[in-house]
Amino acid sequence: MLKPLEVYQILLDRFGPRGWWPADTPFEVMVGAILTQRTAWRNTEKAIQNLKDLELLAPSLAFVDLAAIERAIRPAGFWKEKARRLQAFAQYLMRNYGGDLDKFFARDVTTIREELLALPGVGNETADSILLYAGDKPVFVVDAYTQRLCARFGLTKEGGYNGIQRFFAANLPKSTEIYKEYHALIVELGKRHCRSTPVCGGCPLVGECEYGRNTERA
DNA sequence: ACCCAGGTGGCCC
DNA sequence: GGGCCACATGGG
Repeated sequence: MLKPLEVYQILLDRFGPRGWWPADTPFEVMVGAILTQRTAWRNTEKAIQNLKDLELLAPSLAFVDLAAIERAIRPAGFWKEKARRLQAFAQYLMRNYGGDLDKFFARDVTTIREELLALPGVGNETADSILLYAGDKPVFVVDAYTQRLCARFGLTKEGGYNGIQRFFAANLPKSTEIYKEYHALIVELGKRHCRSTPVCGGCPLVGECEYGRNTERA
């Protein structure tokens, strides 16, 4: 049976460090986390660049005309929803922390997570991405690729977001560096080999487990 | 003309 | 807990 740390080593050897999350500031990570929801990163990049060009990539986004945000982020899709989410987030940061992210992150991880989840459009993955990549907190991020990986290779019987997160946390050193790299590596694997079909040609994990052997052909 | 992308929330059973 | 739907752009 493949173990989390073994999978990590295989992926790291194969793909090398990914250097996630690509962003200049923690606030950019937060905005990117919302913009990239169910959206190709390429499109998220365009939206972020538009915000940068308009000098809108700061908590002061709270005071900007909503229509201007909508226009800027259009390439990222779901622009009406996401513009509202971004502004609500910025308003929250301004109102409660004066837009000071150090203050926002200088508290108990559980507390921050609850506050993030209370915001519109911030679910488990977005909250955890923000905690890990913007706040540098040791929180393992689970995405669709991670769940697919677990299902395909029978890593764990635990199910759902929280179950899978618990599984990785319990079987990995509590290291933000490993968490950051691992999530990025899983996405890289998913992009290359594990889309909608159960066949993973050239997958570095095939042959390491029963599932891989059984589905290698066809 | 399909399919999918670094999800979330609402509603239903 | 699960299944279905809306949200929308851009690339393969």
